[in-house]
Amino acid sequence: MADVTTRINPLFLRDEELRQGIEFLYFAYREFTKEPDTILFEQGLGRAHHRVIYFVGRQPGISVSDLLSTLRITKQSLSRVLSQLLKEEFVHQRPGLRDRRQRLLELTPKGVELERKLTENQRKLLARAYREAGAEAVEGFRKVMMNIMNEDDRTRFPTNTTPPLAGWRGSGTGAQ
Amino acid sequence: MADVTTRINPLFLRDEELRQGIEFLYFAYREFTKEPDTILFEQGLGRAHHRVIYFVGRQPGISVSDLLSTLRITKQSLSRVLSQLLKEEFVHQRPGLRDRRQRLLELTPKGVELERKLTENQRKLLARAYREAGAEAVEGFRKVMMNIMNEDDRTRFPTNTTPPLAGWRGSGTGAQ
DNA sequence: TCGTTACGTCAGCCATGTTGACATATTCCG
DNA sequence: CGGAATATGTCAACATGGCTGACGTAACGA
Repeated sequence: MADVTTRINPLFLRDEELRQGIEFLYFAYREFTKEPDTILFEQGLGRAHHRVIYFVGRQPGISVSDLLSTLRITKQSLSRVLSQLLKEEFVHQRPGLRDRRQRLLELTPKGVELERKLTENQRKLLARAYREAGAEAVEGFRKVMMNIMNEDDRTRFPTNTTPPLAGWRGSGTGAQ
Repeated sequence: MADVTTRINPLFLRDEELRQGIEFLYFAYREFTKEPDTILFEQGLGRAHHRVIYFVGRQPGISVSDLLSTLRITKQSLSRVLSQLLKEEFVHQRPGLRDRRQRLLELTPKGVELERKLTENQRKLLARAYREAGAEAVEGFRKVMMNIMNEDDRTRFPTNTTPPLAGWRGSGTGAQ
């Protein structure tokens, strides 16, 4: 009996630990979107515009359908924000070369400027968090986040079975 | 020249690393809310109801104003979801003992049941992610998430200045 | 030529956030 | 005691950003 009550109860710890994890996601995400939301509001834009600007900036020349499957929203939802971004010249579109049905998207200079402003904010927040947590913690953060993610989304990131830094610190034969 | 191009450019790495972090937050949060949203939809409820149910379950007897400052939404927004939860008997309220203006909130059995169902899902997802990432990674995840969070929100969690695992791996003199 | 694909658009609905104004009950303070 | 402050609730209106359904056009490809 003393085993369970006076020593720390592993089941209780587990529940508490997991609940804290749930709250981490909620509170961190809220903080993460706070400042960008303010900047966007000043421009008459919303969080949905941010996502489009972010992923177009991340992958210039992305097609509408690729953007749709990245965002996992309907084309009608995208249309609303995208047409505003086109009209206000944050984003520019050009027909695809091989497939002229496609509309390939890229940021205009104005769009690049806004993207930089928005993302810089989140980069700074993350950079500070990474710095204060330390390199080892960041590696752990990566691992956990990758595992929370959907498998499909996970493939967006370089597989770490062969880390990009392989060889830097003489990591063996490089097999696999 | 070769210094910058043939070796890996640390500035590029940094930007890429931070952008990946941004995407981790986005994709992980999306996955995290996916299943609960489905369950809620079947009940005619939404994500906002989940938050209320979660925090009332987490802190039974919480007052409306405490709930408001946890959620950081307006009382009008809360009112809409809370009154539905009261009407449909997921949540019960009773006047405060010391201050009879207060309405203290707690889950009904029906509410407990739904909370369990919703949270169990997220707990399982997190538990799997934690397990696959390993204990050390989880500690890193904690550290990074705590640092991303707002300072006010951070105080909701037990201060880790004296970590529960200190001494386990002979972590030095314990200075700082 | 004809079916499929990529993209766009109109219309309407729903959830959830916001502001502003106002009401009621209770508490606290001078 | 009486009035200010506090805790809570409610009505109304608006914005954002999801959704479904329906329909149209241009280009590709067998």
